Amino acid sequence: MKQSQLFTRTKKEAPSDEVAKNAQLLIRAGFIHKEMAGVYAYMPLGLRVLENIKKIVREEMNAVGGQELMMTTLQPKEIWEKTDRWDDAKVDNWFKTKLANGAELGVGLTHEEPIVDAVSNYLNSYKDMPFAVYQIQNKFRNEKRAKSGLLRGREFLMKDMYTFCRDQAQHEQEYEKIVAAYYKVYDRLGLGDITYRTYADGGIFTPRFSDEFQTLSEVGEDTIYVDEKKRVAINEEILTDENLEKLDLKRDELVQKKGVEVGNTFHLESKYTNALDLYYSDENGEKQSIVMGCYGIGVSRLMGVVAELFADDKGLVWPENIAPFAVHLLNLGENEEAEKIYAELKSKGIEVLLDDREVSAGEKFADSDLIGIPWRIVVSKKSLAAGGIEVKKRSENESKIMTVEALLQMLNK
RNA sequence: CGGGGCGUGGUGUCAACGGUAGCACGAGUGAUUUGGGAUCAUUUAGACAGGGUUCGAAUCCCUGCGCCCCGACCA
Repeated sequence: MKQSQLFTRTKKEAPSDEVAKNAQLLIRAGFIHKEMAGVYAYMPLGLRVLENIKKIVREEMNAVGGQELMMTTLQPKEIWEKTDRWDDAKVDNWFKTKLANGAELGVGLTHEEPIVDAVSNYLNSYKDMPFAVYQIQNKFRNEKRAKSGLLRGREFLMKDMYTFCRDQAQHEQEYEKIVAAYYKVYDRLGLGDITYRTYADGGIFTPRFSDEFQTLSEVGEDTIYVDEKKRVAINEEILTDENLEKLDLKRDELVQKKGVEVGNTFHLESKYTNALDLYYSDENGEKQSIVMGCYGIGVSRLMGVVAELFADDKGLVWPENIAPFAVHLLNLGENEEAEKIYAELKSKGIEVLLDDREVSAGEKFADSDLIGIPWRIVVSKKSLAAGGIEVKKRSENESKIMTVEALLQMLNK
């Protein structure tokens, strides 16, 4: 894409109403637009990042057999009444609305009930299980306090998966398969080393512990205690001697950290299926309860976490897997040569943003640093005289001159 | 939801004593300029909303709305 065509612009200054680094940088660089507190729109650059994260999540969910679908945002209240999650006294962050005829509706904040309802049309027998379905969709939660840019919003993008199993043993197998897939997702996002499976309170979902996936960060809302050796952590919420013993953790081997919850997995047991009257027939034709699990990944939150964690004082620094473009090609007064290189890189399937704007070199460099595309390539009189193009990684300080062929080789194209 | 802070052009501003709304950035135009947000000229554009006090309100008061922070909450 040519930068002269990009309708968003960078800003020198961050808006005064944002304190969170992720929001400041993403807004300055033109990735997101704040609609209101906790509600952000994704501009072309931001959408590219979001789509790249979705692609990774999708690939890993598909790899463990997940079937993608898309549920609705508008929800009939009846199914939520059956599980006792409609009442504001029970669930206080619903957005609710009404049909013209006065019927109450909910605006989707999670999807256990509608999924069970939809699945009930097809699930009858033990032969139908196990299976997993998921969607990547906006969720709406009336948070009393939105904060920290993309980290806690009222409208946000989430991947939510649901498994259906015939018994607890089958469920445990599915569950661990998905947990393994979660690790892969975080690895591919470059967060693997600092993301811990963390025991936590299952809330009203389940009597058992749930697992959270916590990425270490000072901006995190959660206090967790990490066991570095075992690569697990326990959320402060459930840090009691009794729980430590249950989980085989020792207090003096734990280190206190701050974490951002980038995912979670819950054992739902039969709570929702029973409440919505969904059962299956076993081999003997006897009616049995279904064991369910649910699994979330905060897709837009992950974008905020990555923006926040990898940034430096000049701007964003995107990991190659999710960067909006692979290469930022800066043309410093060498139009013909720049266009040629742009065409060549594109022909090899490389995503390139060509800065063909009529602005000063300094502005191009500053914008390039702010936008944070992994590879910066400069075509200028100076680089051509030195024998080619200047190549620099956003995450490193040194640049070197090389030929386009050498660059292609380095990028494995 | 409790507490605190704050609302001035598109953006920023610990700019303005209750008395002419200023500066910078951006954007437009023209010129010069191309290795770190370059320079000059010129133009553009503003008090969150409603009420009150006052001869006079950006400034004081009330109400509402919005935003940020701390806490509580967070399926």
